[in-house]
Amino acid sequence: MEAHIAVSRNQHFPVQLSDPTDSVERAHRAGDALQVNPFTHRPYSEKYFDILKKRKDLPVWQQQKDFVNILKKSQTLILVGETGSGKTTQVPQFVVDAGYTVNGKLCVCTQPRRVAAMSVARRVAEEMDVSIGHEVGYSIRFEEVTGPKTLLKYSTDGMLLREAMTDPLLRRYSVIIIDEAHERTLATDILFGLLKEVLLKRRDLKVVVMSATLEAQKFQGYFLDAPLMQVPGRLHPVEIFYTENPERDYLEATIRTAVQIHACEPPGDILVFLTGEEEIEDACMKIKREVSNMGDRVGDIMVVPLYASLPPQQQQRVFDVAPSSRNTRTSRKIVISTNIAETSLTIDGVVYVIDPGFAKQKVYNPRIRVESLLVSPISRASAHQRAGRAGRTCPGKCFRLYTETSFKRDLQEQTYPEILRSNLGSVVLQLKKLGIDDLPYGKDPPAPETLMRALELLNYLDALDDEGNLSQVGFVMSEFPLDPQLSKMLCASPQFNCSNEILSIVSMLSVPNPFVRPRDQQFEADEARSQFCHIDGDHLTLLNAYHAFKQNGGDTGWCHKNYLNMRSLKSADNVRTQLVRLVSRHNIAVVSSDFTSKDYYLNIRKAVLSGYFMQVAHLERSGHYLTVKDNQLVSLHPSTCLQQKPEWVLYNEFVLTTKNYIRVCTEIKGNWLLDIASHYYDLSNFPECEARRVLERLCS
DNA sequence: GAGCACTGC
Repeated sequence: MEAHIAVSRNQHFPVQLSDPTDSVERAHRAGDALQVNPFTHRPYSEKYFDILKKRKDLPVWQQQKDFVNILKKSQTLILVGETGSGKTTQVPQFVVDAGYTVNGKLCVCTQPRRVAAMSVARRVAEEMDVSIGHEVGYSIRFEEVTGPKTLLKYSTDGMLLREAMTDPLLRRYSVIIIDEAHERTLATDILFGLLKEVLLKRRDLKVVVMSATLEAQKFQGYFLDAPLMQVPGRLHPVEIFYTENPERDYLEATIRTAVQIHACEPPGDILVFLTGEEEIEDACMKIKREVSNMGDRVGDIMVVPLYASLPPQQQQRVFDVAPSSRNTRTSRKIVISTNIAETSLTIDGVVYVIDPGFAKQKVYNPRIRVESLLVSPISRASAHQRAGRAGRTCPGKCFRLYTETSFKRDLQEQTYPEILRSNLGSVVLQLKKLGIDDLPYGKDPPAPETLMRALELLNYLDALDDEGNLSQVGFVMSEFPLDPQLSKMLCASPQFNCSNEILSIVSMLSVPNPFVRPRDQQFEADEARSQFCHIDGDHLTLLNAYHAFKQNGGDTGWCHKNYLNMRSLKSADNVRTQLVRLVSRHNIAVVSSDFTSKDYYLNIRKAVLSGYFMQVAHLERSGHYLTVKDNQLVSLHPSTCLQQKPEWVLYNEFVLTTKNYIRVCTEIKGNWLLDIASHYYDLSNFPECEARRVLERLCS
């Protein structure tokens, strides 16, 4: 097999053997051509051979020849390989070794997550004995680590989609590999639709779809019966246990099961899947309490919560090893995690998995235009993935807290792809930019109502004309990596003389909530936040917080003291830098009003309204807010800075939790609606309601 | 008067 590789490399890099520049090197090559790295022209390092030995043990290694032969004959190929098959690191190298990356064309392999793109690229650079950023690189938002010599690039799926907007035929690439296709991210699904078209126009392009599940067979039909290859995974067996009867309270059952495993099962760490922060913190506390009540009958435990909003140092704790017990019993680590441990984070040493069968999932209701998070049953594919987490280092056990009948009968085979659960405003805009009219959505087309909502939004924002064609402002809007409302607000902001401030607000709105509010320090956190409050609304509060952050030089201690999330603020700052670059490319002026002018804040609020005029609520005489046109009963979110209830508010977000809340609100005036969004507030096309009567009075 | 699954440009 090694010889095969060396031969194919030499074939594709004939220059190295025929044109040695140095006599010592020539002698070396003549003696042992296999030892020379065709990319660096240098002998392979010792490490290379160490790694090579391990690569040869990967299940996928055996199928290199088959893979290359099939790829030669077919324009597309589907490859199914479970965890541990080595497909992500090896297949792109097969492509390079087979000579597809000559004449300046690249092989790109997409990943749904930034961390994966980065770490896999580093690993592959090591395997190929080259430096990262040279022959092998990666490309993720805010970070382009590639160079003129790059042959192989790992990219986030979203990044490749962005690239398609400037190069719709993706001409830079000879081979495009879509990895983790089973995850069905929004970007991956759109890439599917796009690639299907590109394949027809570029007969020289090869597309490889890699997936962990056999759902891939469905991709096969989508890509004109592409051949399918299967690679075995490498996991230890995991024994599955179901409950006899359905559990009434899954949280209670989870805690009971964890304690039982700890008391009765052989050594090995436990991974528990729950749905969110509050539930996880609660379970951590209860498990600790129960185990400590058992005293010396059991060993010590280390209970570690894991969820995305946890500060990075605390996330790192899941990799700590449980300290040994004070008594002779086994000590154990118990990790209680959201779905983050299902896909993004792998914890070695887990032997037991507890799967209550739920996760928070995004759902979109196009009727009221609301995206929300709902605790819902997971799919069988997801249950399978969770169980697999128990078999990474040795044989394991998975305890499913539902019945086998329920598993077979009630759970769906796959999680609904994201494209069916999302607001598609931004997606439709991107596709219009790509010149695609009969929107290709892969094999799961979204609900017609979802599409209608997206087209309607873009039309009201003037991004699309009545025929659905991209307008001039729509073209510029599509260039920003933002929701259409935010792009519109940015494009319109120079007219209100405040693009500088809107850049900051838009950036703050596109990162996770910068205000931290720990459960045990709510009062202190609220006090800290009140320093930034602006009486006219939460958008201006965000602006104040951003300005304060900058004035304090982005200091960690300062953020901590003021209950601000440093990660969020840094990321907002990165977004802002990126937006400033894009804004200047499209000749949008960066301007500010005089800070002391009475119009300073007024202008900003009007600019925000120019993107968010469809998200306005009116205070009824009854004392309740109704959203305009949709007439949904909503309440100001308790986190708002608004001190009394203004008659008109614009909101950034509609959240459905214990109640319908509108979050991040700013006071506006009724007549602004008529001035700034007359087409939307056209009273001849307006449902009968109190808001309409108020607006009618303003008109006359 | 209260949460924020997870990604991504």
